[in-house]
Amino acid sequence: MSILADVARLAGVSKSTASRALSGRGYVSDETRMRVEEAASELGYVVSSAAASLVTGRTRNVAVVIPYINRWYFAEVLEGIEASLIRGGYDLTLYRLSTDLDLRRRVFDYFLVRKRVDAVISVAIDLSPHEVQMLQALGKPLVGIGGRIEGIPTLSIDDVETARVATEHLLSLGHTRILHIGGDQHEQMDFRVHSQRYTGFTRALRAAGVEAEGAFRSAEFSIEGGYQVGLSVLGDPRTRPTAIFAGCDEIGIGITIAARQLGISVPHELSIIGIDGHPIAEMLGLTTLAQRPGNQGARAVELLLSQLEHADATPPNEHEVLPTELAVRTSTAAQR
Amino acid sequence: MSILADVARLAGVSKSTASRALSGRGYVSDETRMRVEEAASELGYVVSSAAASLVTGRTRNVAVVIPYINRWYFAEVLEGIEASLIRGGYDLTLYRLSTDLDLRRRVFDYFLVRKRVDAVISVAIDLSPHEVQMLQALGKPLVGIGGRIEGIPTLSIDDVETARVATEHLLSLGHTRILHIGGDQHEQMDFRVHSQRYTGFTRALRAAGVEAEGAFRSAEFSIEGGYQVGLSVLGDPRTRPTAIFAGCDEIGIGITIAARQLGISVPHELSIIGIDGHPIAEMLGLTTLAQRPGNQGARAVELLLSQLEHADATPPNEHEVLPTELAVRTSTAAQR
DNA sequence: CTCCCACCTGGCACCGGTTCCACAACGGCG
DNA sequence: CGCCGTTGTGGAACCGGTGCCAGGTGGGAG
Repeated sequence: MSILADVARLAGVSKSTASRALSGRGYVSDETRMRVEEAASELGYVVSSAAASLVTGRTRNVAVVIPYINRWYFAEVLEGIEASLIRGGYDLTLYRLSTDLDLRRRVFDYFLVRKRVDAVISVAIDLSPHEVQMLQALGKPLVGIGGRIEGIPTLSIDDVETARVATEHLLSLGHTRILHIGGDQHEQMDFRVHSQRYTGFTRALRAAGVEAEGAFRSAEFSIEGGYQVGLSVLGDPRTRPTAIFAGCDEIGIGITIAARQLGISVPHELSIIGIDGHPIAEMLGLTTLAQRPGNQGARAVELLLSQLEHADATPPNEHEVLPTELAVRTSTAAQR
Repeated sequence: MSILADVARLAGVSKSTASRALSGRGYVSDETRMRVEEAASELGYVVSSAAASLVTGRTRNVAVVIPYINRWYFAEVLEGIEASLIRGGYDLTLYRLSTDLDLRRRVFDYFLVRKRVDAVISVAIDLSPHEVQMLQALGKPLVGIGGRIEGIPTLSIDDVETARVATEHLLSLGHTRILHIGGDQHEQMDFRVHSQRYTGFTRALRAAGVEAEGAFRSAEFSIEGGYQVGLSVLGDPRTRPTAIFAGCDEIGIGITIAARQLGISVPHELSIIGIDGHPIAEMLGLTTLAQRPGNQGARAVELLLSQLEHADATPPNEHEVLPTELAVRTSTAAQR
C-alpha cells in the first residue's frame, strides 16, 4: 500500500507537487504531472479518502434514508439516486429506516452525524424539525423526496391532485359506485401519502355530488395487499363497486388479479385505475397515473450536488411538484 | 462542531484520556469516564470517522456490489445485508453494477479501492481473479453471494440441484411434456445461474428418459418476461406443454397470469413450478423451491464481520450451500 | 532596464483522532 | 520495607493527505 510520499519520491517531486498533480488543483507543469501520474500508476497508488476528507471536510459520500427497498417505487428512486451519484463521483451510503423508532434515532444520532456524509437524501420520510435542524447545523445539504418538509428543498408528485384526477377519470366514464382501496390511514407512510390520496378521492367525489361515505377500504401497499382486499370486496356482486381507484399500482395489480380470479371482466364489469406506472400495470393494461421515481431520484441528486458544488448559492428551499401523467389503458371503460 | 480537544478541556482531562473514555479502550476510572461522557453529550460531540479511520485504518463501512435493486431476490438480499450491518455498527455503501463494463472498472479501480470500505460483499457478480486479487491485496475481506468464486468464501443455493428437484417434482406427477422457461443463456447473470438451472433441468429429464431437445424457451427474469413468453408458448393447445418449470418465481408468476388470461386451468391443464419463494408466488399458489435471500445477506455479513473482528482467524475460503425447500402449493398436480 | 505577474515548486502546519510510552500512585506480597 | 503489577493519566508522535506561503523562474509591459 503506497502513499503519496512514495509517489512523490519516485517522481522526484515534493508531496505538495504530487498532490497538486494528482488532484488537478493548482499549478503543475504538464511534464511534472505526467511523471507523477506515471509513478502513481506504477505503484498502484490511490488516495486515502479518509486523509483527504479529514483535511478538506468533504467526503464525497451521500446518505440515503429510505423506508423500503423491496417496493417498486422505492427501488426505482434508489436506482435513480445511485446512478446519478456515481456519475457525479459520489458514493451512496444506504440507511433503511424501518418503523423501529429506536433504530431511527440511532441512525440520526450515531450514523448520519459522524462526518461520514456530505449530504442526505431522505425518501418518503417526514423529518421532524429537530432532525432537520440537527442535520442543517452540521452544514449538510438535505433534500427530501415524497412530500414537503419545512425548510429544505423537497420534491414529490401532488398526491391530492393526482388522486383527484384518477377519480375524475372514473367519474367521467359514468361511474358512481367507486371504491378507493388505499393505504391504511393510521399505519401510513410518513408523508400522509395515504390520507392525501384519500383527500383527492373524496374531493373529486364531492365535486361530482357522489357520496363518499363507505367508499374506502384499506390495504397493505403491495400486490398481495390489493389482492386480498380485492377478493373480499369483489366477492359479493350485489355490493360490488363498478370502479376501483387503487392507492398505488401494486394494489391495482392485486385487485386485477383478484378480479380475474373471480371471473369479473375488466373493464366491462369493473374499471380499475392506479397510481405509479409500474411495469406490471402496463403489462396488465391497468390505467394509471404514471410518475417517474427514477427521475425523482436523479433530480434530488441534481439539487444536492448543486448545493454541494457551489456552497454560495442559497439553497432553494422550495417544494418542487413533479408531474404525473394519465396513461389510459384497457382497465377503465364507460359504465354500462 | 466540537472536537475531542474541546471535550477533554471541558472534562478537565487530556485528549488521550478523553479518547479512551469515549472509545472504551484502555484504563479510565469510572468517575473520569462519566465526566468525559457528560462533557461529550453536553457539547453534542461525535467522533470524526475520517480522523478515526485515518489512524486506525478501519472505516466500519462495507461495500455491496449488486447488479439490480428492483428485483425481488436482490432487494431481499440487500435488505438482509443492510439490517445485519447496521446492527453490527457498520455502514453500507451501495454500488449497483450494470452491464456497463466501463462502470464496473471504474467502481473497482476508483471507488472500491480508495480506503473507504473495510470489506466487500458481491452479490451475483462473478469477480474475475484479477478483481479478487486486487481487493485481497488491499487486505479487504470479501464474501460472494450467488455462486462460487475461487479463493474467497461464497454462498449460494445449489442451482443445478434445485432445478433438478423442481423438474423431478413435475416428472413425479407424471408430466413428460415439460418446458423450461428460464433466463437467456447468453445474456445471463454472472454466475451462469441460468445455465446451471438449465443443466439441472436436463439432468432430471435425462434421468427419467425424457427428451430435452426443444424443451427450453428463454425469457427475461421478470414477471413481464414470463408473461410474454407464457402467452406465446401457451397459445397453441396442440404444442402446449403440460408442465412448466420457470427459471424463477417472477417468470412463474408471469406465466401464471398468462395462463389465466388464456383460460388455461392451473394445475388441471398446466402445472407450473418456480424457484425463489416470492410472496406473489405464494399468493397465487405457485409451487416453488423457496430460498431465503434475506438470510443469505445476513449470513454473508456474519462471515465478513467474523473476519473483520478477529483478523487472526484464517478466512474459510469455502463455498457454503444454502438450502432450498420444496413448497408444494396449488399450481402443480398429477398429469391427467 | 525594471517591475509585475503568471507559472511552478518545496516546506510546513494542519485536519482530529488513536495509541505508544513514560510516569505516578497504590496495594499486595515476600 | 522494597519490589512488582495493576490502574490511571498526560505528552507527543503519528495516520496521509491538502493548501497556504515563500521563493524562484521567465517573459511581457512600461
